[in-house]
Amino acid sequence: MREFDKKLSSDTYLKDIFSLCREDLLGAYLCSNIGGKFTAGMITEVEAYVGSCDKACHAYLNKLTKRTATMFRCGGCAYVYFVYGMYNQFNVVQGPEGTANAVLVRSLQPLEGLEVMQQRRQTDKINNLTTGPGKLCQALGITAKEHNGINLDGNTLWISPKTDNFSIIEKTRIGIDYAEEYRDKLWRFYIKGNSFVSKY
DNA sequence: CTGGGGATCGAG
DNA sequence: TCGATCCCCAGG
Repeated sequence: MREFDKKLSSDTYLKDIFSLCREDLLGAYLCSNIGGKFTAGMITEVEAYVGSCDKACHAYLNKLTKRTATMFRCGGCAYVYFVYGMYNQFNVVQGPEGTANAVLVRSLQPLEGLEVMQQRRQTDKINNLTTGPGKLCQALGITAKEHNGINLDGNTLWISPKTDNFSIIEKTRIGIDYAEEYRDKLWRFYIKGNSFVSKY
């Protein structure tokens, strides 16, 4: 079993959001210790959301609401929210306190705790466990109610640095057709050639 | 492709 | 208060 004890340092989350996506989050290992079960997967796909200008971001124009408040916190905590009546979405908060940026984790390659993931997801298909933002939250046991705002340097939910080398593809983000000119930004990053990506 | 499902937030 | 909308998923 690979070591997942090492965590990204807290200042990593203060790097600019695109460097954070490309250099630190892609290929890193998202780990959870929830409900007494350890699960982990390699991050294969992320999207950047920028509160100050980005029409696809909940916190567009730095709009502070009850929901977006988490994004304004200091980088290094989790922004988890509930959507579509049944799914959760896990984001990594980036930047200093007062800015509202987040990186949505869209897909993982499952590595540890496969049986737990299969049980939580009610499927035995490995490539259907964590290939989507709603799916990976379910597989890792992440919920908005319990995990929104928790710090990623704790022992519940954390990110362990990458160990592999790979090429990165940059594409438009998914599901944001309403975002006008920000629809065309290449703010979605995924690992080239990895089959555990939500959508090519 | 279709439509379920519940929180959100701004309009009224 | 109400209801259009939403960074999705399972099923057919």
